[in-house]
Amino acid sequence: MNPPVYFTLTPSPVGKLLLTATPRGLSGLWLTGEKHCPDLAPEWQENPACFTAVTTQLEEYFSGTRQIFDLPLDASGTAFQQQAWAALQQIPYGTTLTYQQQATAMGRPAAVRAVGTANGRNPLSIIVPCHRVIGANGSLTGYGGGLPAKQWLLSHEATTWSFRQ
Amino acid sequence: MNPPVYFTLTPSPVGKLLLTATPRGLSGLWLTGEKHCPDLAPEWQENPACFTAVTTQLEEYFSGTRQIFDLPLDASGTAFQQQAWAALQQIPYGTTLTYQQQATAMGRPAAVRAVGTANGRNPLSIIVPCHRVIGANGSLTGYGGGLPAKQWLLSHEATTWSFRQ
DNA sequence: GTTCCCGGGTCCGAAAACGGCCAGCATTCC
DNA sequence: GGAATGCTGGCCGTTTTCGGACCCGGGAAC
Repeated sequence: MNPPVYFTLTPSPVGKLLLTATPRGLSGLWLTGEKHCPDLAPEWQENPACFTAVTTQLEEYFSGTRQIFDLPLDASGTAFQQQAWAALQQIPYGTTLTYQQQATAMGRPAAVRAVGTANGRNPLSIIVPCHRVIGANGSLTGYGGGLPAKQWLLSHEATTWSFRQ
Repeated sequence: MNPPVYFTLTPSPVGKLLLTATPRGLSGLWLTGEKHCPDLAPEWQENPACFTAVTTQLEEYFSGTRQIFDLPLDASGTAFQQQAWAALQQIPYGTTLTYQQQATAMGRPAAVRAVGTANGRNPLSIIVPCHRVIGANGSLTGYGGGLPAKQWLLSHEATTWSFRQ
């Protein structure tokens, strides 16, 4: 009935990561301890081999040599959430947007709060860069993985940013 | 901004009735004292002249000479409520349905309880004949205007029923 | 057998609560 | 003054909670 779910755990500079995938693609990437990080489900199968491409690209990202991920994704969410997450993927490496700008870009300028909520439910941290959205006054406002991680990611991107991929 | 609301009060065999209307049509008909009968709002305008067609048809109904109402209606409610109230209007004079049958007729056989709730919120008593829906075991179950009124309406319809309008 | 009553199960829609917001305004401190 | 801080109200999709004009099954009474 339901497709199988594979998972693995892997370390990173911002803490341990939980990765999940279905046959269609990567379905989850959480910092363990993140607010919405799920518990391991008994039916999930540990299978690090599925994730070699992911972990490779993550290592490149963390070493500063990769700015764009190229992976099949399979995040599930409501129509509005999908729309919000799609908007996130348009934000270039090393740059930021305000929640308001994101809402406007989505054609829903009044749905600012709902955008914040949808970003918070993003199941693909880092790869879908919800950390690149900040408050209108420049403050970081919030991050499921904790504000220090958000800060770390933003300054990492700022210091490794360059015109060349 | 909001359209004007007119109202009047009129007696009937089942008790005093509160009628409200907008320029689009009749928007409410409650037995005063009915569970969801609203209080008179200060912005409403008393205007019996609006309601001559309504009161005429009601008199005909109560005297047994009218089985079908022909009036512009303007009841406001959720999509589900509209659907339920539309189903009610399909029930012929003098006949009854169970909540279960109504739910099935609406294509939502499992929403039996929700149908009961929606019927209870019917703002157009008598004209939208929620009194024609009874329990699966034949009991009257409930009625916002009180079970005696439901009983009265059903037996009135039973005794005056005929093939001819 | 049959009827009546009662409790529990379930299922829905509606309403209320909840955020990773933001602008406007008032208040405070320099 | 002027900038920083705090509160307030409105926004909007989602989640949670709530309550009910039900219904089925079982047990007791006859």
